[in-house]
Amino acid sequence: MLNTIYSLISDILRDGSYKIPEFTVEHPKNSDFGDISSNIAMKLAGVLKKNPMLIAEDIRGKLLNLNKPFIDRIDVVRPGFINFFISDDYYRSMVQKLLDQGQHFMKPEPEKKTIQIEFVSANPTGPLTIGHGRQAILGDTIARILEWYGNDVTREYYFNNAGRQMQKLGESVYARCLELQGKEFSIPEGGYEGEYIKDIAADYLKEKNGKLPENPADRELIDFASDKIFKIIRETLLKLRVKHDVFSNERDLYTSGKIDEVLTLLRERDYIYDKDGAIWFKAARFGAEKDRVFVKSSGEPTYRLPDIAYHREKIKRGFDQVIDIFGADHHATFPDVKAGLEAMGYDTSGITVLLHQFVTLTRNGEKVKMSTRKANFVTLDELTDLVGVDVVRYFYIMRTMDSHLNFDIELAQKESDENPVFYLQYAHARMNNILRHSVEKGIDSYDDGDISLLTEPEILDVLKVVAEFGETMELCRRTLEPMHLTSYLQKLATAFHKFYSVHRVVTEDLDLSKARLKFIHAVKTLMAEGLEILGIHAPLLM
RNA sequence: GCCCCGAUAGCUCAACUGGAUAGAGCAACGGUCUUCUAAACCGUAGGUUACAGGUUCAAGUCCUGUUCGGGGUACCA
Repeated sequence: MLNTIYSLISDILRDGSYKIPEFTVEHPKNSDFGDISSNIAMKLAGVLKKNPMLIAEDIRGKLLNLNKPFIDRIDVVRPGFINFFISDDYYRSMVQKLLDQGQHFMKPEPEKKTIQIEFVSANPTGPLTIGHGRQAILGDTIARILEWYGNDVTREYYFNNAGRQMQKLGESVYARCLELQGKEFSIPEGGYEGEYIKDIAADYLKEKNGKLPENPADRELIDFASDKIFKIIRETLLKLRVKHDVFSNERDLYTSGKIDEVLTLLRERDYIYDKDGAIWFKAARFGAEKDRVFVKSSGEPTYRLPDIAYHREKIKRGFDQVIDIFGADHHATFPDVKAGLEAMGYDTSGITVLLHQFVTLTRNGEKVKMSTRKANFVTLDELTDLVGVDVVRYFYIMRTMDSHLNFDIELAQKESDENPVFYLQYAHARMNNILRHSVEKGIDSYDDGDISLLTEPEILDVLKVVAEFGETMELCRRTLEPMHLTSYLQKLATAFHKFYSVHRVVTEDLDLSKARLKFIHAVKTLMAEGLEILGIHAPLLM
């Protein structure tokens, strides 16, 4: 409806010889100002050098001449707002539309783009933390929103299995093996101290009959450990209904020569030079404060080089859009990747980087520092077992990614009875229960329910929220912020619960009952669809 | 030093590209079940939007500066 009004206004103004300024069409907070409001007259006042009230009146007259049935009334209010009152019939028509279109309610034509979204991408050095959880759920939910729009989405996980962190992992397991064998051992500086390392060590010894390799950073030992950990990571994600389609890793970039290709290309274009035994990239030419090392004097590449090679592959794979989800600690790395790609002549405009702020974990009101290395963390898996998948999924996306997420373990547990996610699910279960009850009362069908009987303000309030579904999804699509959908569903549930407390659906009045059953069925369909997009169960019974 | 995020009710957070009287949930207090589910509903209370300027018809939102918190600024990832 916002789009419709916007087009109506634009069409009217197109006759003018002036340039139409940017203007808004939105739902005013105060319902006295109508269902929809526009500031076009005030924007135009500056351009036309005319009184905004006069401009507004002029536009109002032209709009009324169009005789649109869904517009009941148009008000002009100082200092120049044009306020639209939408007809109840339009809102009532949402019921049939929802029943006809079901999951495709208000869905535009499929976008049919290929989109790759990379998220989680934690290295296999330990179980996923609560911090990783935010990215897992954020990424998967964004993917679901993009899929709703008819896109072909590839969920991808990129991990580093070639660097120093992996060596530390091998050495840590090695040390634990020695410990298990009763030999002298020491955890390496910066090694991993979690319990899971001991489990892996035990498994390894069992498989190898107690035989240890010469080298603590033995490739086979590292692979053994990372495979084990990766299995745990994947199980954690699957439990959360997050399934990646593609797993890419850093080592493949080396073995396939992609790393060298990047170096060669950059050298050909003179963006690379040698200094102090290291290989440098002329990042300063792209606005960085100083040049970056790509290959250390030890011969090891820094993380930037494989990151660039990986993103080059992404571009070459031909996606229409590439989305990266990173934690706030990575904000400085992408400019280098971008610079590297542009130095090779690639267009980076198809890459969208989403940065989310950190998750702060509190326990007993105190902050807990999370470190995989120190293993003083609550794992994502433990959290999921503690509060349930639906609660975890919901909690992670109920804030914008720009804001820090405060996860209080005790609260998440304690609140599980008064949780916002249950509020939504309860609404769905209640609606289902009404439908079930009607069957028990002998009402087999309500297809012939007369929608014009839906006149109560509480019903219209629900339908007004229903009518905003399309623009809510558009907002999610544009901002890639699933939070807008959670707050929308809260609004929908609130309107429904309010209706429920005031009116009965199944009564002695059969005609009225049928009309309201139709309404309930429609709203239930929408609630189920919304929850489905969030990957949260819509229970029939609670 | 420089760069990126944030600061809104006691707490956790909203407020779509600047819009009209800044909203929810929790916590507090007071009401509502003979009914299709009280995991709900209604009401009360709670604010100088960190601070100081500026831009304009209009600023929580944009600009400048300051304070505080988080992250970055590595030949760590």
